[in-house]
Amino acid sequence: MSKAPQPETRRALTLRDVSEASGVSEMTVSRVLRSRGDVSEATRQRVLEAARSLGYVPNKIAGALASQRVNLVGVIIPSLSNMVFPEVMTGISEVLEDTGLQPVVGVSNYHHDREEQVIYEMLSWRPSGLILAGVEHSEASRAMLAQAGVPIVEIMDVDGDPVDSAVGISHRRAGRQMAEAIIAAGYRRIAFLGTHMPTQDTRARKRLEGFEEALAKAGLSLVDREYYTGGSSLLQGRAMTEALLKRSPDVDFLYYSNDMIGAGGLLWCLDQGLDVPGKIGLAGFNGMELLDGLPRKLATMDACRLEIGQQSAEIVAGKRPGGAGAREVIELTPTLDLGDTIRK
Amino acid sequence: MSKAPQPETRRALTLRDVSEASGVSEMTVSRVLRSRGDVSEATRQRVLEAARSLGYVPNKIAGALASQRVNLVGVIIPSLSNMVFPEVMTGISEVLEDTGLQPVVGVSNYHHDREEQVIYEMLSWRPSGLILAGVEHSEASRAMLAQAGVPIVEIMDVDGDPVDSAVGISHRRAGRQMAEAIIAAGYRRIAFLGTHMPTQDTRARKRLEGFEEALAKAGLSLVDREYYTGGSSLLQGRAMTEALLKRSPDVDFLYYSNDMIGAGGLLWCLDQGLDVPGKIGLAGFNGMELLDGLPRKLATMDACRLEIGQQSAEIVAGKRPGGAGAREVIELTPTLDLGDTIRK
DNA sequence: AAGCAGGCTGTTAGCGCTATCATTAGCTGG
DNA sequence: CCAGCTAATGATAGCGCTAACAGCCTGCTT
Repeated sequence: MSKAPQPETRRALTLRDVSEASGVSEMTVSRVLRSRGDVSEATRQRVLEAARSLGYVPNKIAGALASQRVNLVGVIIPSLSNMVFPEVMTGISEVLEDTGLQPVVGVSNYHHDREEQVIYEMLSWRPSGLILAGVEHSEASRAMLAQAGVPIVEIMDVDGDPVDSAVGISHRRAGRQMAEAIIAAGYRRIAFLGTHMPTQDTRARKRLEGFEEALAKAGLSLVDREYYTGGSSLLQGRAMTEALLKRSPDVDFLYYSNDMIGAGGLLWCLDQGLDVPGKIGLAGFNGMELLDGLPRKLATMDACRLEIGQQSAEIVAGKRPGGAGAREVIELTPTLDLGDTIRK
Repeated sequence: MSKAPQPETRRALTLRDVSEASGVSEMTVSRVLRSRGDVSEATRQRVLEAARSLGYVPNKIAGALASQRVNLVGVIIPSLSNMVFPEVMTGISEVLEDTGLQPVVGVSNYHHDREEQVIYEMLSWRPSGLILAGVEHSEASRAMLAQAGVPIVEIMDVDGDPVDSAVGISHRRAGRQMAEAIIAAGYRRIAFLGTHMPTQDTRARKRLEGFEEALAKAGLSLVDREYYTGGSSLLQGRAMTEALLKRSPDVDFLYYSNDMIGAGGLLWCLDQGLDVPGKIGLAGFNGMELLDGLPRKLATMDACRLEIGQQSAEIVAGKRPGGAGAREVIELTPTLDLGDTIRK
């Protein structure tokens, strides 16, 4: 009754093959394989055995079409190499683990056009939900998301108008808070070093806006600024810092748009024998544990990445108090860490 | 319930809706949306307009089932936070970009059981191909892969017996080569610091094997070793290095299983005012550009990650000389960089 | 003894698309 | 003027699975 595993048989296996091999109907096989409905233990074993020996792998495409259910959650992030996102992913996976949902990652490379394509592509697989970074999207993207009919969670940032749910921090507030701490520590000639904003990271821009706002309130303004494009690295941070300090030697604080270039700047300052944090202070953003272990700990602000991942996954999985489909906007509070590079 | 800003149009759109809206058959709409077959320009425009105004997103599940074609490539990696893998992903995406194929990432967390589940899950979506890290897999995994009937590419490592194609380096050889360089530089009392092997990274183990092999050939053996579990970080590297050097102060070389802990070790040595590379040398593995910019450049070996990604994607996409389905095993040659931590 | 619940299994009808073939109209050339 | 094309469109039949319901037992009640 069971066919010998023919080496030449390249035909894809279907439920029917398992059904024939085990002498029950396709429906019963389907039930066994999904552990749904009542099946006698004897049949169960027989089916399982047949499926295993044939090496049958169910076809979820057909299953999803028939059941109108897809256990996939799309996650769209700007970049994998940013380090921030893997941690968010960890939080997401953790929560989805025991919900039967599977995250599927898409990368937008910080381009709205690309993001739009990825959203379209993802939605065309009819996932159970979508998690995506940022609240800024193209017109068409927003329209698709609004139409999708599944939970949409925008993460990282809550300064804006989410399509559905959102989990993140206020980057504007984060920038403001950092500026206040810097001013409180007595620094006055403050410079900014970071991503080239117009085209790149919107969240970094919001932080800078909040930062300048707070400076203005204290009657101050940025003494100098230095922008870069491309990836963040220690080397990049060194180079920018050197350039800026050559140009404006009297600066007493360097505010970086992320920890990686901040750490590069810190290393450069230490190399130069500058008095950190006495004569010059530094701060970054993100709380990257990865960088703990440098000669000094850079002042930074934690962006709550793990928690963002977890909460967004909970919303998508319908695990939040409100139940499935309840729209929520969750603002988390980042914690400021003065490290060793802001005087106390 | 989250309400779409639009009037209550909750029924999912199908081809039929577009067909009715544009007054042609579903088949013609399908043709327009996939740019396949002849359709008059006038009809084309009409259909496109209707689809756009309705906000129609095709259902790829149904499409895939009907056409028996899925434009997805599964990529299974052990971890997103390892830094190595994002770069591989970059190579893959780059090549897949203009093939109509889309990468889908799965994470195994360095567990064979978990990997098996992820493989099963991925295959159940009938992807056009699978790329996965390593050549060691569970029995069941290998069986599934062999049965899958699509290109399978095992990456990173070629020391083993691939199921189908493979692209990577020989970690054993890499370890050997590093040992030879270290011995040639005159170091003799060599210690190893790295991942706890039995359960973790197999490739690190192979490097260590090759390393010890070469030591043995020179009549040497490891003077001491220090293992850790968990994530790699600078701090971890510092702690391990301190522990090891306290225990074996006469060691003159530290071989780390990766650059991150190696860099931590380097920072610790510099803090202690040790003479690097005069009295003590250090080396890591991976060529992580990220870490360029530290006070000294750690000796390392590049693992050809970008190229591995590119070539594996080419195989899956059938872009290699042999055409689609041609089995290939490509061994790349890592380059040794002595940096500033091996004396010359 | 008829009735009935509940466990187990099978039958039927799609899910929303696309492959394939059929059909129609508009041309060509002998 | 009709066979013989091509271009444009439509009708039909699944793809492999699952929801929904229909049957058939067995054992137990009344």
